[in-house]
Amino acid sequence: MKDNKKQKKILEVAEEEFLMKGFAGARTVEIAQKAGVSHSMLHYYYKTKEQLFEHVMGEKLQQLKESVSTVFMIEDMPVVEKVVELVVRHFEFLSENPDLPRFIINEVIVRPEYAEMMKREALPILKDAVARLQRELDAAAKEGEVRTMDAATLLMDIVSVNLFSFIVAPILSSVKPDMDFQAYYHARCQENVQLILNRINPDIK
Amino acid sequence: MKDNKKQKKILEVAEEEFLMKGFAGARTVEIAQKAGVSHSMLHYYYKTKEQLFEHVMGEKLQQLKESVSTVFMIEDMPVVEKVVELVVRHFEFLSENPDLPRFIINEVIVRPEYAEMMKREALPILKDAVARLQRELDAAAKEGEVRTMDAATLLMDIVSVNLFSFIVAPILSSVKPDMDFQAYYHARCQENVQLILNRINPDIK
DNA sequence: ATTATCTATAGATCTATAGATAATGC
DNA sequence: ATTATCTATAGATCTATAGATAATGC
Repeated sequence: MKDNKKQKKILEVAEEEFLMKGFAGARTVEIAQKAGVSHSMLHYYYKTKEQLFEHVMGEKLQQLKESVSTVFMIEDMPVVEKVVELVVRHFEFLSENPDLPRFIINEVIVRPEYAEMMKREALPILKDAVARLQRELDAAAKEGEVRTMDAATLLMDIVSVNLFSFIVAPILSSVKPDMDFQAYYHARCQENVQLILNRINPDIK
Repeated sequence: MKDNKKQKKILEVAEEEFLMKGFAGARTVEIAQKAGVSHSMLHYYYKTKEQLFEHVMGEKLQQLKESVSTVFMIEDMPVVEKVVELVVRHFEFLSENPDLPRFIINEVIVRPEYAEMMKREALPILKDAVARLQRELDAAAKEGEVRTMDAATLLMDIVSVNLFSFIVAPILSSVKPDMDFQAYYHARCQENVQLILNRINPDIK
């Protein structure tokens, strides 16, 4: 029953290799070797390089989904607090996967077929989240707790504002090479929360 | 003497293919085919895929260098105006090569050996520009026309602020799908000029 | 007689599978 | 008897070159 340990290991190494070298640059032989298994094991578990890649991306999507969408499971939490949780969890996911945005943007441009897969997998999840959020926002808007808002726009704002912080980080560090990333991320997350709070606050603007 | 026409064509197609598919994903056979020559011609002119790639990047660097560093050749122009020209020309170069930053960032991460080449090629040019700019800035600072400034920092600011505008563009357009890129770029360029002007203005802050 | 071009193919590299063997779970 | 694992290798794909031929410039 140590079987899935090797399977997991392959997935782990594959993630590193794909992120580091891109889909085209990654080598299945090297992934197998670094995972400490014979090359055929990789195909035994994941059939093809393409499918292995899809598993890796599927896992990332799953992690994102779990960390973010469980917010909606929490009962008895005002929607404003839920939104804050959403921002923070999404930000934390990006902290743990700082290379992912760059990688995805690149693969989407370089391999349009992958963009299709991404849409197919990610859109339903997103639509579900939007629907849930919209319902809660509408209820809260009636009570005057938040401004009347389009949930899709709000989610887009959250994603943009967080992504932005990470895309900009390498540029900032090239200007200030001694920059403290830990402090930067911490401050940025707080600012982003504030920014989103202002956007739903019924009293401002 | 139509020879270098084909050579140029190969380079042109190679640029597209490398930018679209990355170094690892691009295929020399496909480049040759799209350029309308037999595959061996590619190796005849450029020896290896790696060297073809270096030619492509070298050409881009050359273009950047020409559009930017000729500013220093202009006589009788106050340094403040030269700085404005620098910002605008760098911005225009990026407008004509909007995919280049994403591509370079990716290749630098994915292929460290290329990062080395980039440093080797780009650093001397940069150092030269910094030295020239520093001399002019110092002279102008004595006359009170600009604040006392480190030329390297100023150049870094220009590059960052311009790059930023382009890295952010796709995010913005995902939030506002109907966004007018033309107008955005125009406005951004102006803002960046203003931002840099403020930074060298002796009277502000 | 140098330069440009092509066809054909060698040689390297990579993905994927076949087929044999060992380990595991009823 | 099903699942995991390995070795060996087929087959596909890609880069690079050899060798022949055509075009060009003295």
